[in-house]
Amino acid sequence: MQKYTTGELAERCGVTVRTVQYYDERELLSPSELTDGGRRLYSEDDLKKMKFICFLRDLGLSIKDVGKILKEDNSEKVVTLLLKKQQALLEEEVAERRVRLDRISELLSAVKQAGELSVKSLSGITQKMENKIKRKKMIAKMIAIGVVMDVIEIGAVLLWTFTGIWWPFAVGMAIVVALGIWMSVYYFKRTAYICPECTKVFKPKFKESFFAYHTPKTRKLTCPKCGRKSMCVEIYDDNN
Amino acid sequence: MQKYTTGELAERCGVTVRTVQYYDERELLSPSELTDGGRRLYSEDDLKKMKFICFLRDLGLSIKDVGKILKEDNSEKVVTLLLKKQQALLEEEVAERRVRLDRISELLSAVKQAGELSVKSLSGITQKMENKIKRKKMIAKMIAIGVVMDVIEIGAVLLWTFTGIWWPFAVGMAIVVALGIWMSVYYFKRTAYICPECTKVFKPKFKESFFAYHTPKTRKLTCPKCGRKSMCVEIYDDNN
DNA sequence: TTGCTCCTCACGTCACGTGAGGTGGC
DNA sequence: TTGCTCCTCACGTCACGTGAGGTGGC
Repeated sequence: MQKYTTGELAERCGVTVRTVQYYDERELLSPSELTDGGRRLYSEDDLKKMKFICFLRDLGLSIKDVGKILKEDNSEKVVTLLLKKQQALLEEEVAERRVRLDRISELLSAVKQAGELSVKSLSGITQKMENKIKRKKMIAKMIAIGVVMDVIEIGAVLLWTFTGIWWPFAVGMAIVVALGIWMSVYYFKRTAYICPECTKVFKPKFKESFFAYHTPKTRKLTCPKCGRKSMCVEIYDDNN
Repeated sequence: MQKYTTGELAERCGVTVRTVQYYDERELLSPSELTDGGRRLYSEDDLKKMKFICFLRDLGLSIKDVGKILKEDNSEKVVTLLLKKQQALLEEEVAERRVRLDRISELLSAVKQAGELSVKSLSGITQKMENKIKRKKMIAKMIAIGVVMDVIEIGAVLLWTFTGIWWPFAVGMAIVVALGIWMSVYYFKRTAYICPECTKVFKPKFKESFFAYHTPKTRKLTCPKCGRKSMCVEIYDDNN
């Protein structure tokens, strides 16, 4: 019967001697024999098992999970579960890296345009990016809440129309009004404006802001610095 | 001037107190002031710097690279270089994870079909998958070499035809013949066949194999176990 | 005075890599 | 006898997490 030393096994599996020794230590694969001098000897079956272990490690499974799969008393369910867990993890990691890649591309082009740059200016660029991202998230959140509000109202109206039960509409209306107020305050707290005349960044009074003429990205406000009334650009701002 | 304690800074940046302390230790961000009692106090500028650090860390940059970007004496080139390095790394990681996801899907469906399974049978499934992958790689490699051979020959023939210089064709021919022989041996060494009559896995003699009738995945060979001559299925095999 | 926050060690994580110093086996 | 391989410690990696035991600051 063919026997392999630590180094031979390692070579055939494309790993280092240390890795083979480590798997012995972690009880993934113990040598089926030891020489009198204390050297590890692996059998043909050991080689197959080692290759299996390497295959699972190549999928990114942890030593712990590989150990669980090797426990022999595992059913199809355990294996399937561990593989699906790993699948979910990998998908998450891919998504995360995608987001990072997007941001790096954006930052790279901003840096290219900026030309001369110090830590301060770089910091400013990234802060603007962060605020843009937060603004998007805030808007997405508000839209989600808006949809929920609509569903509640439409449901309540239909219920009232078809069954004559009116109180869900009243309750729904109360919830919707509460959510509406909360949303306005939430939105107001997290936005600031830039005066296009003097580039001052300011937070208007709630009352002026609430009733002012506006477009999705601008609002007609009076600048507290230069006093002129113009379409100010909205930005995200969560200081205070 | 507003001053922040360690905890306040941590909260505003969405990290733990330990992280803020660690960044001090690693000299990314030192507090601009210390109380008599030895507590860290951070200024408004420190907060901005910390947010910048967190942004860079969110891109997956290492502490070391963040430190380089903060050194202030960096030009646009250094920042661009580090970001591009990170971009390349992330793309590699995404590609790697994609490969892993593919293999997991394949393994999951194989496990589903197998029904009852032990470590042995699982190991067999993965070995077959590995061999399939290796077979694909081998074929891809041989096709690549084949293309190179063709380019050499066509180039040499064109040269000969249009300029009358014949020796590159002779040299090219010699190279092509050598590569051809090497390829045949390489291919032969890494393939085995399964007899469809008795399921025996065997390696034929080079001579019989070389001249035998074959399709892309099968070859007409004589089984050394049952002696019958039939279309045997080719598999990848690199033992010995 | 009482909680709460913060401080500094210092070990733990994960899968090995990398010596050091010693020995087995051809 | 001479290289080469292998052996066992044991520290290092990376970015913190997690106590322990002590103290500052409202």
